[in-house]
Amino acid sequence: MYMVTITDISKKSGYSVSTVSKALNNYSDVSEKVKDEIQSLAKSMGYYPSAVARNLKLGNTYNVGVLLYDGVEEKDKLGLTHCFFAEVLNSFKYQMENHGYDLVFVSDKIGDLESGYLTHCRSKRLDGIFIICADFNKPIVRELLDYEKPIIAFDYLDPRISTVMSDNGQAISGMLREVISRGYENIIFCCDVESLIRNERVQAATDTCNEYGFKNLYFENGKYCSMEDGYRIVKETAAKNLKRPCIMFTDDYAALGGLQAVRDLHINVPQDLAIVGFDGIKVGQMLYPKLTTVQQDSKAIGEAVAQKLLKLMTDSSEKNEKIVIPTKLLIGDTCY
Amino acid sequence: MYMVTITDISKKSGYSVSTVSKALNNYSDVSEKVKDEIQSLAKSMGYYPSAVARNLKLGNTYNVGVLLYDGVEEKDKLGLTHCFFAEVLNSFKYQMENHGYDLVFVSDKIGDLESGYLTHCRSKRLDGIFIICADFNKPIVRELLDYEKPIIAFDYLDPRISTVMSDNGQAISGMLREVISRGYENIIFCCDVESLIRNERVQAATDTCNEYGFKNLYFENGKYCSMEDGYRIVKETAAKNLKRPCIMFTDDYAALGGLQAVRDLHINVPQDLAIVGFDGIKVGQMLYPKLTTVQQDSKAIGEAVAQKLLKLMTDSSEKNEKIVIPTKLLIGDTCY
DNA sequence: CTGTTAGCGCATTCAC
DNA sequence: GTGAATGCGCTAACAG
Repeated sequence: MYMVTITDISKKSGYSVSTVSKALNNYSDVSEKVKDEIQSLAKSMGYYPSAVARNLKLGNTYNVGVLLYDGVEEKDKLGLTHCFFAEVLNSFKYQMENHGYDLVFVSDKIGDLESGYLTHCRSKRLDGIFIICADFNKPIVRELLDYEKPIIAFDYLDPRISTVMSDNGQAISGMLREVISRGYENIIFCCDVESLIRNERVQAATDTCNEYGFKNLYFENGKYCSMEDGYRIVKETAAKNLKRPCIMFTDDYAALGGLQAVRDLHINVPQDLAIVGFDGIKVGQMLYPKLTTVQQDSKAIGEAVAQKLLKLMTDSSEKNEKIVIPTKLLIGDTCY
Repeated sequence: MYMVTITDISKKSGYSVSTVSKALNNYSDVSEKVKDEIQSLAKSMGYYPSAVARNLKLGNTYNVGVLLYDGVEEKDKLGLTHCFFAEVLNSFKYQMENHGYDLVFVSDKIGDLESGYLTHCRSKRLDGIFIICADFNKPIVRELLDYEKPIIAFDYLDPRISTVMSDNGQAISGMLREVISRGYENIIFCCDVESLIRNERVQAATDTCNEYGFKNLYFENGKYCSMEDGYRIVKETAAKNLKRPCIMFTDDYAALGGLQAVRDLHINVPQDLAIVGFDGIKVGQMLYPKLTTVQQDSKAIGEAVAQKLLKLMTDSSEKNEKIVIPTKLLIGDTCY
């Protein structure tokens, strides 16, 4: 399991280590002849430059960290196993790899013992970080924002970092307009309890209703991505016997939970009760009835994050900013 | 963005670099007093050990590679955005991080130019590799198996590596027994065209049918995870007007595609045609009708992979082996 | 118990 | 054009 180094090549070729290094890196001040000789020798010896050594010398690792809420409990649908985040990550991964960066999951452990995300990133000298989803109520997550290198987050704002998010205001008000104009008379808007973007969404909903003079807007609280809460809210709402009700969830998983309640109650969607989701995950469009929802553009989000992070990492004069990505309404069978 | 080093601590404390190193690593041959002094100084100065430098010295990076089929096309459901693989990865990630290892995605690019997975792993000096899903028909994937350090794959066998897989034989024959005993008279078994485990599954199906003296077993070819092929096969099968037919797919996505065809054809499941999947992804259990399928234990698979890989990385006498994980039948609404 | 020395693999001055 | 020397930050022999 021995790895050949430039020293080996130096010995075998007779040239000095520095000449070998230059030849391998295609420096102009080494003759073509020697360059060819050394390069083919390196190849034949099975030489692979050590990224580790190179990084130590040059200061950057070409590794970027990815932070995902890492729930392992069955009930946690967030993180890797959430289709939407997986799509964003996939898009981001593709872009970063095309620019020579590797993705590393940021963990809060180092060598068997707890240490925190920040310490971990510093130790591993990550060149930048993408926070896809995390619980910012936890100190361990918030302290990470002090990292000396570029950070970009999805759906979270902080002066120290850059942000990419969907145009939540436009999305909510667009969908709400749609719902109101189709004659639904009671709208229940479910918001995730502890999210930063909650306010943005609530505001958009309120504003849009005011604009239309629509009075019957109610708010419900539910945990983000909780099928259980979706189920509960549909059951509770159905029991109230409202006239032409429509429940708007802020994520598709909750909406799917709601659809289960609908089946259990044997009521008709959207006649007796309409349901709207948020995210546009593939599953929602595969099942029957097809979910009416707001589609976030996971591909564009991943690309925007990659592009901005690359700029931040390579150009220190680049400023942090908030980037907003447009959304699309998907009118399915659960509300039309 | 300056990072404090042990040299800085050495200067400020007056102790030598090596004493500082020892104190920081809790060596026994340094006095408690000095240890405390240096450790608290390090903390106050904001010192974080450089994993890069440490790795250069010690030879291992505590980074393990993860290879996933990296499709970015919309039609690619494999890789990260495939629920099942995401679950396996999540379980694996949790275990590895608890043992101080970080997960890195293995890409085929290095510094902006193509280079191949093997070169990449060698350059980055990854301590081990987990191949979750990959196209082994590609030379670039097969050459990776020559890597000098431990490799473990899901669902792929090779003498150079270790393997974790579900008990496909048991799963297929178990499900087939179930289907036959429930009185289905014509069974269409769909196999993925180019998978190594195809043979194992076909063999199990054939054997089980022979055992029961069941004659009407037909084989169909479809691409793995192709909803389109699932759709097509259901349409074609329905047109044949077989008596009490049951289609067994080897993955849930194909089965979901089949269910769409069923809806479009307005036929009844499972009365007119029964459908069975494979994988047990959450989606299949969320929608209506609930998919009858074989559940692969993603959590156990991730754990088994982690455990074995850890052994291989830490104990050079550890041998490669094939580890088989039991499966579970989920009897849903699409075949009972 | 502490310090000196050397070296992991590489890139980059600066001489020649 | 080429090579000798230095250092990135750290650990581990070995001496004292």
